[in-house]
Amino acid sequence: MLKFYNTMTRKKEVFTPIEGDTVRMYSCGPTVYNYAHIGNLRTYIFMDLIRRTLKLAGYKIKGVMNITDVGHLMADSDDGEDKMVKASKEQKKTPYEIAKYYSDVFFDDLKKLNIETPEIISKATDHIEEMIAFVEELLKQGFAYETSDGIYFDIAKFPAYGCLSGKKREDQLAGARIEVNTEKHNPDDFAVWKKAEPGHIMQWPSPWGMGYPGWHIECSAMSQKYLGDYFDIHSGGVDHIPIHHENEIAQNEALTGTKSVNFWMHGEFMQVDGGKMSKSIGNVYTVSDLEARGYSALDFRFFCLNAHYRKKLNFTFDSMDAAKTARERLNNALLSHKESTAKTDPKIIEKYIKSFTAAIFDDINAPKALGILFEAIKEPKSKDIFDLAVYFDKIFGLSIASLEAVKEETNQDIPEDILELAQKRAQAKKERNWALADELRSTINSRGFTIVDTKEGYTITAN
RNA sequence: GGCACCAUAGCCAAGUGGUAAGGCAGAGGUCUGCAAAACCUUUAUCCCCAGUUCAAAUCUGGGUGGUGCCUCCA
Repeated sequence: MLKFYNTMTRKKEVFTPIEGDTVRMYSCGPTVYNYAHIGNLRTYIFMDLIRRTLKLAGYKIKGVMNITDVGHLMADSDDGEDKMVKASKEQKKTPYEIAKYYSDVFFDDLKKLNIETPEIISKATDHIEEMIAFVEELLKQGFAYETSDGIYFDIAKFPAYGCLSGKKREDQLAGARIEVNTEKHNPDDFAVWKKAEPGHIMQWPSPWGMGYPGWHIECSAMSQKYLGDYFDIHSGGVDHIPIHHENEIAQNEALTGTKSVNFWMHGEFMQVDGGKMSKSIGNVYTVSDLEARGYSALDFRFFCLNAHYRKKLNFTFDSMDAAKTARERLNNALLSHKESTAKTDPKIIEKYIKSFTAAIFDDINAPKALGILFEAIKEPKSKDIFDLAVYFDKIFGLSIASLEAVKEETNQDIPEDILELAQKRAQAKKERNWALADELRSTINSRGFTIVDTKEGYTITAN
């Protein structure tokens, strides 16, 4: 029995698709104006875990992820600069070039992290027409109104506003900030369409003149187009609960008059050194930053699997080290299982599968599942255990099936003189001249190579 | 000021009523000339107080502390 935590009800609920065995799922994707950082990536790993869990449960998935390449405002009150436009000015490229570049890098990151790409990737700029149609419909039904600078959603017309975050509008008024836009009916009314100010780079013709879409309308229009008025799962980061998803609900449900999403699922934030990550502190890391420090993308994925998706995860390089070491040992153990010809009692395998499945189906308890894997690899060496791990990897996505024994170093790419030193050391060892042997080893070490003795002899690797 | 989440060993982190998974680090040991690797053993009574219960880390109430959000943010 598959259970997911539903942000809307704040409870774990049994999950079954609304229709047949296909799950329709929408995941908030990136705004491609910069590199994705590890916090963003955690959320996409979370999305991937949902997808893998659904597949393990035997469902098919129709997943949609948006690529926001326009209309994402920077400052408050729906004013201010568009992120794409800002990046474009700074980097002296067109917004489309910016979007192309960063989305390429983004998909590259996903690939490295073994995150499956959703079935449908929808770019905001390809759906301007749908958004305009959506706005027109909102106007027509009286849920939106026009002002001098755009079209706004009137939250007074949607009494359920705030149901996802549990925020009451009255409470918000206490420390109410200064409202710049006096044309708005309610302080929290948000733009669904903005009229382009002179010189705005990205703009499209609309019934209200040249302009560009509000951010929230994008997800509403695209999810509705591909998944219909009512679909199974909507995922995203917790930061989207209070504004973005609240607004999506308002837009969609105002028009349809019915519930739009069955399960709202949100991934918690990643913190760095116990606090928020921010550019000003300089603790925002990307996949390439991690790689430059000697961690692979999969080390990071492993790191994320070690915490539940609804818990904050504190990123530190110490814990990355722990993850890296743990994964290395895990892989070593799995390799020796792979090479074994022994068998394991099917009952034991069955037992592991059972507890693994129970953990995953219980709101994707990946840390617990990982613990089960670590238990399993302690079993006597057997190919069955390796196959079990490969099965588990349907969820973990740690490329276990493709694990290969590290090719026995054939001492290639090792300079001739280093090989000679190693040869001399072997001789010294033979003569039980330990002092000389150790000295030679440290010499080799200082040249940037590591020599490790094995049963058969030794191996040299470049550091 | 409002809302939310959280508080488990040196660190990361499962566990939501029956007497504390797993990982990293540490300690001891086996193996090895020594190293490295590997393997074995070992390391907590769950922030505080009160309550419910035969029984609580796990439920309730009250504290204290942390984090996030309330402006864009995964």
